[in-house]
Amino acid sequence: MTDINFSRSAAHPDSQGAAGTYPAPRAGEMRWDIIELLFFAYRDFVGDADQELEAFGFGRAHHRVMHFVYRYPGLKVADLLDVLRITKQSLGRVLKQLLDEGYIIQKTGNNDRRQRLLYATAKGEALVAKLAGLQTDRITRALRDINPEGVAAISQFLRAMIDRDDPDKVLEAIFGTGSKKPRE
Amino acid sequence: MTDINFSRSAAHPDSQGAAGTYPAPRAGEMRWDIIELLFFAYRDFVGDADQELEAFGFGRAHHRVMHFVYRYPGLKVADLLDVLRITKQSLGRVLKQLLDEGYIIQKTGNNDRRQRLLYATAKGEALVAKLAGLQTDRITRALRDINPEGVAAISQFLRAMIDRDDPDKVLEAIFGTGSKKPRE
DNA sequence: CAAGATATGTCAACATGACTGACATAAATT
DNA sequence: AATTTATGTCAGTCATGTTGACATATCTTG
Repeated sequence: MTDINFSRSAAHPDSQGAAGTYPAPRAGEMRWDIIELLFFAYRDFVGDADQELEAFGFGRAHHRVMHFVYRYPGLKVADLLDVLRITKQSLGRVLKQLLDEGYIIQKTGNNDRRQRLLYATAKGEALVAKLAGLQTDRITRALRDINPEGVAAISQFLRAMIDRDDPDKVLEAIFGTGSKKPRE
Repeated sequence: MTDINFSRSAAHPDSQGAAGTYPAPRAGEMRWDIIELLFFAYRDFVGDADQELEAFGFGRAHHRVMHFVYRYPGLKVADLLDVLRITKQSLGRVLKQLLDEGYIIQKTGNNDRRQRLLYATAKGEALVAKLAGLQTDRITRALRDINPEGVAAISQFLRAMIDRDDPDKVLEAIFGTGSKKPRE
């Protein structure tokens, strides 16, 4: 009654009207498996944090900002924009809330006094730690039965999935092409 | 000048005021590496499709709907809601557009005439194939230098990241706990 | 020093894709 | 006949993204 029709048959006959007018689908080559596993894995991975964030009146945008500010103390606003790939205006709203509510503080740059360097407060650190704890628990569980070679393959795969043209400061740190390292 | 302060030092002194009033951060146990790799990998993975979708005047929501309708022909509206974890109203808007523009067709259920079974048209299939092609290219590139054991570990890891309580019909198909299989 | 470039902040208007709550219809179940 | 289920839709709201314009402070350059 509530079954999906999972048959391997082609789409409904009515949907075949224009068949042949589009490029060959090369369906056999598609990595449907990885595509769908990434969708579900990421959905549940971020879902962990979403529940907690509600209690704070925050959303995913706040989490992303807090995370990178905590991890890379002294991050500039411009660097954050590169990492998150959003506009100044979008970041502004979220950042203002985090500043107002005391999760982040700004410090004027030493060399360049135009810069506002961002740091997590103790309150901000606690939030990041809580959320990272939930996500780490899920990751640890998922890695439990995988040997070191397997874990290395996972790490290599995820790295290779990331665009390397024009890497931002955080990516340089992650890939070790910069000389500096993230916190912890 | 445009450098992040990547120092390992603690957060800015002003941020330490309330230290000790929050749970111990257990920072050493955190899988910062995987957390951040997942963020960047998924960002760039979905970014592939985003560009193409703009040309069609569609967004990510349309992609997700098209993908699962193509992959699981005859999917019901209710099943789609389970998979995407959005509300009927949210899905309604996107689905209506895809129906109106001829990417998807509905067919009244045989056993239960209340159901509207969903199928991709040839036009819809072409769109899904195009987007899956881009994502498959990225995945294939990322897997190029990884041996079969490594690929197995990646698959196992992604599966283990997914919540298994109350799995929807699509997840049952992916995990093989249902008897039916997806298309292709 | 004056001029221009840069880093940041902010205003207004708008789009997308989520949400809640309420209600309608047709069809199946009890 | 009454109830439940599957779907569709209306109205309003919210979070988070967008563009374009403009202001201010500060650094760099001619």
